[in-house]
Amino acid sequence: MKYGTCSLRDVALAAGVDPSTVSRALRGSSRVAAGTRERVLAIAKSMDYTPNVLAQALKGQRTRTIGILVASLELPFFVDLLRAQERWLYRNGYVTVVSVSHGSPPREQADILARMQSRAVEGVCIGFPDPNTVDAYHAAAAAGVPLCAYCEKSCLHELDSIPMSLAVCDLSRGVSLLIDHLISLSHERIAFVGYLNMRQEEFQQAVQEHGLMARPDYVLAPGNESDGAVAETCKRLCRLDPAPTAVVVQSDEMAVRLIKALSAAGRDVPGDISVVGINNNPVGELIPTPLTTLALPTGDIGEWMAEAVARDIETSPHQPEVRYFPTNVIVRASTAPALSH
Amino acid sequence: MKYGTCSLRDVALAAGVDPSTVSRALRGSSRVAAGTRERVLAIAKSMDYTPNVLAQALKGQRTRTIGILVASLELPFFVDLLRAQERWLYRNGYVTVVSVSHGSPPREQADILARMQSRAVEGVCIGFPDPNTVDAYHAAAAAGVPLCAYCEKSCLHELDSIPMSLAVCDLSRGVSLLIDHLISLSHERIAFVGYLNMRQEEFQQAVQEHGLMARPDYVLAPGNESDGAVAETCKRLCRLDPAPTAVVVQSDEMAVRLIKALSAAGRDVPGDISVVGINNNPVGELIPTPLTTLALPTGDIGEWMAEAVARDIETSPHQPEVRYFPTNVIVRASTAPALSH
DNA sequence: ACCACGAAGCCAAACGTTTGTATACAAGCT
DNA sequence: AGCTTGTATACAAACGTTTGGCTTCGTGGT
Repeated sequence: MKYGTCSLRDVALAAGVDPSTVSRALRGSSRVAAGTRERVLAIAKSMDYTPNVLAQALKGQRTRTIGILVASLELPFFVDLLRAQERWLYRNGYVTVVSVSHGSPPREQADILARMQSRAVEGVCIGFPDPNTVDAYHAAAAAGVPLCAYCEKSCLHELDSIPMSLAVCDLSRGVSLLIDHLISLSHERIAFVGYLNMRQEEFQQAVQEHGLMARPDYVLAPGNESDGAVAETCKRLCRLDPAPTAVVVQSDEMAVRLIKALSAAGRDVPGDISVVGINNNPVGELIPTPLTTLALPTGDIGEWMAEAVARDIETSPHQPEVRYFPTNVIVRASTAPALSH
Repeated sequence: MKYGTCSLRDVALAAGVDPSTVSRALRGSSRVAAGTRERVLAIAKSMDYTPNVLAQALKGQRTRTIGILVASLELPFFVDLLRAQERWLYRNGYVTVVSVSHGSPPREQADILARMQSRAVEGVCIGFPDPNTVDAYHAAAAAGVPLCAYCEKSCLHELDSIPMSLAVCDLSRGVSLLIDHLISLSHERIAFVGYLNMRQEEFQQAVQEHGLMARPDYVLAPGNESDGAVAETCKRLCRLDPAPTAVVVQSDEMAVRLIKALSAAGRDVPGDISVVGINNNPVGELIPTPLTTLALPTGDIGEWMAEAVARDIETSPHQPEVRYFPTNVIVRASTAPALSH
């Protein structure tokens, strides 16, 4: 099983020089005469010699391989992140190793990192770090592999001990922007639908910052993302008194399901109630009443993460950076002024 | 820049034996005494020794690394394929190298394959082979790297000269199934909306097989997938006389846009006209009138492709296989019996 | 004529493995 | 005792690179 087409020695033989001379000629060392270099290069090209990256890596050279560890491929967010990262890496001459951690136990995440390290990745982008895996992150960082993770501001404290670069989005601030938008439409009674504790807290905080009353009964948690659970939550939402005039939903997909359930219950969106989502999932644009949502600059984030890792590789000892990314509200048709009562 | 935590020699030193003995102990050779093996294994574990895959590869061992080359990450189809492949590969101890070819020129595709080969991938799954890159495929195959591609039956002839395994879907047959479904609802005037020549031809063929009249004016091609282009096409569709009672759309996303445009034009789906899509994009389930569509067994395909490559790696000389995968119609709310006139 | 010096290129070691061959030693046979 | 046989291990070469050290040679200065 031969991998490279031909080796340094083959070229050397053909050119009548020593392999080391070929090596130096290829990397442009000054220790080889101009004439020889030309000749060697020509021969190497004609034999289409490709350096064996494995052997180079074994000698401690760069592998130009970096790993991407992403939590899931179900959510467009991660796919977008992956796409942006892969693109940047490819354009900059890297090869990308990908692994999906799913919701796998820490053991598995550590295993993934180990596998990557044994392939000599030079750095790793982590889609959504798992607080249970900090040991593995520490180990990788200690071994000199630069890391860069994306995380939300509310999770930041779990990671600050690890020397890795971070791309962070302040989702509290994002939710706050959504509420700004709703308030500018004179909404005052704003509910929240979602089952991730984290986002519920962000909502409560943002509501209070805006001087609105925080009503516990305005926070509704469906058991999961399924149509059934959302329909049930919709019922509870409709029974609230006084009725909310707007609702923030934890994800676009759930928001779309909620709109469907609301329509089925005879409520008009945005006539009777405004709905906003989070994450700018493409689905929000395709439905009959396009969804107002909070967009994260996913492409920028992915690109920056790849770049940050690459930069860390060059500069050793590496200097982790932290960068905040803004979110912005995309106003579409699912929000309208509150009814004057 | 040290990659592995510690080397075979470090373990050997600690155990007071030769590196070769450690190597044999680890791979379970019978040439090392049971007692020694135990001791060595214990020491190796305590030092958490990880074999250097690069060095192993250099000695011609397996790298357990395989490449995935996918045409795009915008389409859920490819993402699903990638997810299924990565999962299978991870579970079977492989590491996955991913590259997205986008709509890049052949040169770039060849470059991707070369980069992968220089990293000693043992095989490559190709998401959607590009007929312009056959040379690169040939080269890879000749170098002993097993290949496995997905392709539609209508493209098969462009690839049959290349020794690679193939997962193929017969989309003509799929469209035929969609038409079966529509006919069972007494539709007779069926139109097609799409701009990929390939799918237009498949539609025409399927229509004729069913003994329906092939009307050239029933095949409408929007310039692209945008809302504008689809809206324009919708207008043309509405002007047709006699009016079609059903329409097959080349993709789910376009079908969703078309339904939106039809509603805006006052046509009820499925009351006035039935609409079917192709590919079972999740968006089809989320809209108010869930979309009837043609599903490809993407998960099975991805898994089989990964497995096929892995199998080819074990058996040399490798025996490419071709496997057909069935498509099936998922009936949802966007299709209903034709109006009796 | 001699020395110093730089240029050009060869040699050999090293990276971490795997594996064929050689060695050491014990036990069993005649 | 001398031979074979077998077992357990050490030694060394090889995979394809890179790189420091070394040799060879020509040139110019003194």
